[in-house]
Parts: sequence; structure tokens; C-alpha cells
Amino acid sequence: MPIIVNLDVMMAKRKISSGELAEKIGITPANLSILKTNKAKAIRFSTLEKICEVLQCQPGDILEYKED
Amino acid sequence: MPIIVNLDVMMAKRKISSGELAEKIGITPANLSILKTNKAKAIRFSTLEKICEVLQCQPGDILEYKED
DNA sequence: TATAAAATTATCGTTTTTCGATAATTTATT
DNA sequence: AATAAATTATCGAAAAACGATAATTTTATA
Repeated sequence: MPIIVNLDVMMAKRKISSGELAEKIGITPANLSILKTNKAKAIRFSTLEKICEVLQCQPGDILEYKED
Repeated sequence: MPIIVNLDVMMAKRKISSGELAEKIGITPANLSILKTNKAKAIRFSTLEKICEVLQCQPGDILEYKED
């Protein structure tokens, strides 16, 4: 799937763990993991918004389109 | 809603109309319009992928997080 | 290396939302 | 004014998020 979710870079920059991020954005660690490991097929803007807010970043820092 | 979908800039760059874009990404003009006018509450990565492919751009060119 | 903690994976059920189809309405263009 | 394009509105069906929970795997730590 050519849309890649990459949270690792920003999480490292903000020095935040998966568990803490999950808590702060208000979703379960299980569901955050699905996002992190590119298992999700869609995302709610409300969730993307919370991620951007907590990580202090833009969608483009997290989502990448890779052709092919 | 602090996640903004802005297709207008890239559409202008590529000189493509809503109707043509809808056709090329394979969704109805009605649903593309919902995206364009920030009425959508989520997006499938398969749709985002097609948009990026047709407009030859990255998610960050289209999605913006505006706080507050 | 053993143990604990953290992260990932897996189910299940519910709720939310996309998306198609279609028609009506509004807006833009000529 | 007439035509085309875009937006809005319904409705229903299919897809997927998400919570809750438990099991498994991975990572960290003593």
C-alpha cells in the first residue's frame, strides 16, 4: 500500500512512547499500533488531528505517498 | 475542524477540473466535492493514494493541520 | 538469563463513515 | 438567458475505525 504511516520519526523527536502517545491522543494502544504498523486502511481526521496536536507536526510529517 | 483538505492548489497546478479529477481517481463528483469542501470526517488511504497519484503530489500538499 | 514491561496481534461487537447512485440545487461560464 | 459544472442532499450498503479484552511477541531491565 503506497500510503505509508510513519510515526516513529516524530515520536523519537518528541521522545514519546507508544503507550504515552496512545493515552494522549485518546485511543487504545492496540489501535495506535495498527496505525503505526500500516495496518489501517483509513484514518479519521479527528484522530489525525490529535496526533498532529500531540506530536506538534503536520500530516505530511506522518503520511507519505510512495508510488508503486 | 483543524485538519484541512485543500485540493485547489494542486488542482490548479495540474490544471484539472473537479469532474476530471473525480473520474481519474474513480469516485463520484459528489463524493469528491465532500472532500474538497471539508465535509469528510475521514479518508481511506486507497482514496488518498489515488489523489496523490493523479495530482502527483504528497499527502502533505493536500492535508494541513491548523491548530485551534 | 530470567523477569517484567511494553508493544503488537487477534477477536468480537458497535458505531461511525465512506462511497455509490441519484436527484435537486446552486454556482459559474459562455 | 441558457448551459455546464460543482455542490448539496438522501438513502442504503459496505467498509473500516475504534473500544474492550486477551494472547502473543518483542524489548528492556535487573
